[in-house]
Amino acid sequence: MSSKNNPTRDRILKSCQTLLETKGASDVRMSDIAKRAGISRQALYLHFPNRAELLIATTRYLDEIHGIGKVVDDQIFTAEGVARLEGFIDVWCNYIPKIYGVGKALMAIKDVDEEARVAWDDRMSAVRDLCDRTIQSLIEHDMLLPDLNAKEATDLLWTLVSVRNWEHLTQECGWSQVQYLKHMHRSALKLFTVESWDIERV
Amino acid sequence: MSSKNNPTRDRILKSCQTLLETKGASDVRMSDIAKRAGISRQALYLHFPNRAELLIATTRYLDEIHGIGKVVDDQIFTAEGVARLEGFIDVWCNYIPKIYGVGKALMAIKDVDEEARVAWDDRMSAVRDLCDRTIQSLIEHDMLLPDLNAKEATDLLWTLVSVRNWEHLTQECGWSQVQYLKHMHRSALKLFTVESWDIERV
DNA sequence: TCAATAACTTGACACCGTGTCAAGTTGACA
DNA sequence: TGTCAACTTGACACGGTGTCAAGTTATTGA
Repeated sequence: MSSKNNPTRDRILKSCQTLLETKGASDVRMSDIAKRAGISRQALYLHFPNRAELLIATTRYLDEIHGIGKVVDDQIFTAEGVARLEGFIDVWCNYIPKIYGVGKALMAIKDVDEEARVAWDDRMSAVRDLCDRTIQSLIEHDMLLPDLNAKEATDLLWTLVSVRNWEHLTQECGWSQVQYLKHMHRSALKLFTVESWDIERV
Repeated sequence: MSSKNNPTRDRILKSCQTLLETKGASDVRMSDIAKRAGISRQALYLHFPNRAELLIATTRYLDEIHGIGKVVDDQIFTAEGVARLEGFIDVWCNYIPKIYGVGKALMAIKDVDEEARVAWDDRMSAVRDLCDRTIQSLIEHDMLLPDLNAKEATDLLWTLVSVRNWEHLTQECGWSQVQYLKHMHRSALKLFTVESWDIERV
């Protein structure tokens, strides 16, 4: 399953993942992870040089498990225009809850750990790329509202579907995942796309 | 200026504020603040029991300086309907950059410090109240889009103008404050309000 | 069968930032 | 002159990260 075939390493990553999902990101200590993986705290450092690298490896591990890259490619290369926008929102917004635990931990230390910052920003810029391609597809099909340029539209879409907004709506506001998803679709359509009556009008 | 007339206390709060604005929130230590205020680190603890309380006091200090309460009341009680929505966005979104420094620090420790969490959530729920009253005013004037209920609209508006979204757009995306403000207005109108042609249509 | 090696263990320790404690200084005021 | 508040210096405990040294255990291959 994991790229390096190393059972202990995998057990560590799995432990890290589940702890981050269950406990709040901030009170998952190296010793907690070690205990859950059934090894000594020091043995962690035989596999990962520090906490940041362990968290980063955990996100990659999650990507592998869920095969996100494949799903994204399928979505991106099949649909066009509004359908691609809808597809992108479905795929990404349903992926957020799966990475939220480790994402929160990485976001928390990214202010203090340069390496973690780079790792997280790198992943988020991959999401921005998806936003960019989605907006491009809207433009190509004359479905982007004319008062938006590509850069602004991309930034706005990126912000709309940010992990922070998912966190805010589902954790603070108590929204369900389907409710969240419904409104991401609605908001994206309202903010970015030319509505049907507009087309008929022209 | 400050409620308690205590020059040293004020100097501490001012030092804390400027340090949080200039340096990144996370590497402002108690010793840094003390040094800048020209007192010993231990003297801080004569005025504030811990870091969290100091940060909380700093936000209150900022509120006093900027007289935010007064401005908000003026806005809220004069305008109605869409004008109130516009006014709310102007006032709040222009206030965010002033509190961002200390806000970021509070958000960072709110995962780990219960008291800080309560303080920050309390402030943010005050913002939610403003959102709520704004949406109510839209409803009263039949300007809220019919596919939204009050609770969802309030949550969405609250999310739209969250500090995190300001951070994302201005810090990550490099937007200017006026650009940010322009799009908050645009987005709010698109997401919440019945457009003029709709009214004519009915 | 023995030796080397990898993977792990135990235990100690340095570092950093927070918060606490005790004892001493300074200046104002009564 | 004495008292009190505000402050100082210096020491220390705590918790979490990361490091280091020395010892154990199981596998493997000459």
